[in-house]
Amino acid sequence: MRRPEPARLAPAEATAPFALDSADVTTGTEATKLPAQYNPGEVEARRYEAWVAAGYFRADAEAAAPSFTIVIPPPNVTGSLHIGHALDHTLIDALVRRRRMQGYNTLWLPGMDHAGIATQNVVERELAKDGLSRHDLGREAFVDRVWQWKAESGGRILGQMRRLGDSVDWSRERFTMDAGLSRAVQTMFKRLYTDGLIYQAERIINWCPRCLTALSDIEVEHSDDDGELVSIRYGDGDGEIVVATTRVETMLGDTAVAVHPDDPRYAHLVGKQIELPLTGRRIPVVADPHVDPEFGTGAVKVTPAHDPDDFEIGRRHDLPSLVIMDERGVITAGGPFQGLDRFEARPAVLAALRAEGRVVAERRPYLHAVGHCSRCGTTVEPRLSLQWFVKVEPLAKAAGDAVRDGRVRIYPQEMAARYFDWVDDMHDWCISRQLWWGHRIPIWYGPNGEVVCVGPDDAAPAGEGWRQDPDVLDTWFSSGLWPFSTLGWPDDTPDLRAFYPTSVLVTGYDILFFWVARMMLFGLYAMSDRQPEDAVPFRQVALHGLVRDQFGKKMSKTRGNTVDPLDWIDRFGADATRFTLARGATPGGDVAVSEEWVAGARNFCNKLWNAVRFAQLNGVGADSAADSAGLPPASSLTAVDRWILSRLAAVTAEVDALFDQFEFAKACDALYHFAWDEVCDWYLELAKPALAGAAGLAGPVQAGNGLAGNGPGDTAADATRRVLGEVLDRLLRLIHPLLPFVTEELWTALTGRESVVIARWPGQVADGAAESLPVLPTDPAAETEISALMRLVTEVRRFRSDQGLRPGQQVPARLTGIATTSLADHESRIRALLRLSEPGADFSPTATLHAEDVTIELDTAARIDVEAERKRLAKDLAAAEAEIQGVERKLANASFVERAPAEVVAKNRARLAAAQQEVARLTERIAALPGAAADAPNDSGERPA
RNA sequence: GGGCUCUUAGCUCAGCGGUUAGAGCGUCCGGCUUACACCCGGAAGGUCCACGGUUCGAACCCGUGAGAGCCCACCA
Repeated sequence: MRRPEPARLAPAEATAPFALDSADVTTGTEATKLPAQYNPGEVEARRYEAWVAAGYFRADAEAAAPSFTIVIPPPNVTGSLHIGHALDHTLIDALVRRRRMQGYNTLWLPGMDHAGIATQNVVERELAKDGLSRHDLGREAFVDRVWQWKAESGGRILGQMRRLGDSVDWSRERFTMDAGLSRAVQTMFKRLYTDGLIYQAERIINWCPRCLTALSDIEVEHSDDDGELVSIRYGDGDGEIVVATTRVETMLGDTAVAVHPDDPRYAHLVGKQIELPLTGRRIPVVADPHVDPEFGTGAVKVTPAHDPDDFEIGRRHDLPSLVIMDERGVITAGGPFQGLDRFEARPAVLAALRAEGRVVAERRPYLHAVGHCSRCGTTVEPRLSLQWFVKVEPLAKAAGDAVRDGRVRIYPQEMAARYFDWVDDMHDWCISRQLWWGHRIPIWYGPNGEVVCVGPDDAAPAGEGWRQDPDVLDTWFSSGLWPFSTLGWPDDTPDLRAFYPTSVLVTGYDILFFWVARMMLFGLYAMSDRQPEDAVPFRQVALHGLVRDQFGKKMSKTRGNTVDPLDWIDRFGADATRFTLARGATPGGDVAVSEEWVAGARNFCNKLWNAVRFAQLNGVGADSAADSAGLPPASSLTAVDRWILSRLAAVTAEVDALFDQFEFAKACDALYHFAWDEVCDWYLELAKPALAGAAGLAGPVQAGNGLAGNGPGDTAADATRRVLGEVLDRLLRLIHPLLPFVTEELWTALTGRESVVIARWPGQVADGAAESLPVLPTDPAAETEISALMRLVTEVRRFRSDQGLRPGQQVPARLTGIATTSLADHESRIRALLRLSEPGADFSPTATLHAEDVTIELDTAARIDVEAERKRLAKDLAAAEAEIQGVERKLANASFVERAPAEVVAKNRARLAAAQQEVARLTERIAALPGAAADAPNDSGERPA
């Protein structure tokens, strides 16, 4: 049922003397008419490509304006973006878009991470589908294959970023393995190597027998797994010691038993050799302070080649390291267990020991922490091997200090504690990986044992017998350089000068250690020639949480509750998807989302859409939507107009502050409620009478009804149109960072100007970067007046609803009260909001309304549900009486009056007075109800002075 | 084994020392009101995990206990 479009007034001759700023210059296109519903699919792609084409996202290294930089947490090229990326990108984009509008020279640098082990695993899985392994292809062909994968996956990711609306500078896109970054990696490696901060050593490292590579400590995930603790009797006639272990098979590699030096139980055995079961070998008993005499039997079997602790003990006592397993976890010790997998060997060895009567006790299940490969879940095997390490202590010290002394601030602050825990107690970082996909370690070995580190500008050693280290670097080595390698480091480029340090790092708390800490280590080291405050990789770190489902459960493929951001974008729009995520994003907090949330966000977009549509239908055009320099003087505005401008000013300031604190959820909430409740539900409704008068929709504005009063009807209407235009204009700018697409569509339609992307921000702006918009006037008096009006209307509606009256029906009541203004001033608005079509006894314009005391005087002749009314009044009365009791008790307390702040006491006094009035009023009304008996609660006579 | 966090309306969460503890979604009631039914109006729903303490005053601070989660960890 289409309704006839109301005739639209020609926009009042564009006489408006509004000061347009150059960035906002109109394109001359006339404001377009909008359909009744927002259709995101239709506008998003078109808008995005237009933005890119216009170059809005390009940063300028030579610009005079202060810069604002964010480097993207580079997504892994393992597939496509998940909802967590969408959250991250939404928050970054919101920050970046606001800064751009504030006049900063803004750079959001996009790119991707080669993600060494993760990507290699993915491609290996692909190959496995064809029954191939990487070894079938050979190193070179395999790496080619991964590049091919990277092209596909990367393309997918970039497409997703465009769909999300990410305002990245595409001209600066980087990849951790592109030529420039590889150069940075090599430079960094050589520098660290030369400084003695990279070294090679034979150590026990975490080894994944499936990925066949070393792992760093943080690539190992611990979980409490069921195992069994077996106590085994070592030795025989030569003396006995019982040891306990959860990894029985490792006893094949034992080369000692250790006890505490002060342990009297074993003192006589220290230095002796005892028999190691099953092997026919004899091993020494050594005394080592590391052994805890309280734990178990106080004796430990020592397997230097397969346990980091034991390795240390072995070093201290000069024990041999006996390797009994190969890289796949298969026993190589010889004997009956030769060729068994470690998990087959375990029961086999146990059975053999049992057969020999060596097993003293078995405890199962025995819960203990077991390390797993974070990429494939395989149980990690400690393994003795030659690897490269970064000596982190000196680097970590600097990284800790930068946060301690405030050069880098972490949000939320509580997360800093975790950061310190880690950075202050970090083991050396194993950086070599036995993989093919990644940055090859720039070390060459010569025929005579030479070891040469090759920098990016060095020629690799040539000649017979030279070969490069086959390993690659941990993927986090290159991502640790990301904030400066992407800007051209090691060269002193204009980009590096302009955009480093970056401003904010926005990422999930889950990679605080993996990534954030590494960037700190490397950034401070690489930039150590700068002033300390400018050496940091970023000034702020804003951590967000994980995206969870509507029950707060972690999303996982096995649980089947994952969300594909593209699916939501397709069905609800990018803006709705973004808003849903941002709305849940408290600093460091996880975000619970569900489809209903997204639908709600979609509805919000539609609400904005219709607000603008309404404005347009009411003659708000490009001439009305301008800077507030063009606003009529406050004296010629209605209280309603002054109220909404005042509220807008407050909300603008609030949103600014919230953005600065990374309080996205609160910013969204503030905008949502302001836009929906205050602008749409109240302001538009309150403005209707005036606008109707002007647009000829409902007859002329009646003279003398007090609408802003003075002058011919349309002056008031015109003023309201301008205010409405101004409010929507600014509101759209304010929401744009979060909802870039709808706001662009609406803002350009409303104002006829080029793009809101480059429009001025309505709040604070960068120092000297741009002129700000004129500050809106605040008006506390108008706010008080309108909130009284709102209360009045609400009260009547409530009454009507209680009474079961149809909204179209007249209120059988008389309205009184409101001190700040005459009720008559608002008659047309009250009539409109309450749908009082005809004047009559139901409305008495001469009465006054009291702000704190909105009164409905019942017309006793009307048919009302007396019982319902009595019930309601009784309930209100009870609440008011409870209030009085509480406050009176408080005020009766001498300590409170003396010790509480004066304003708190005053506030309570006011509350008491208000409540007492309320009680009196309610009592009267109850008494006045038809058929009121004498038993009406009677507290009157207690009126305050 | 250390460290951190959480427990508030049916669900997901705000609030973190002074209003009658809030929001979204859900629920109930009433409405095709010429921007929007992706809407409008109204309402119901909470011993703020328990117990103790500090305070004039506690959902908020401090203990203790019970549940849940996260991070770190070389205790065999």
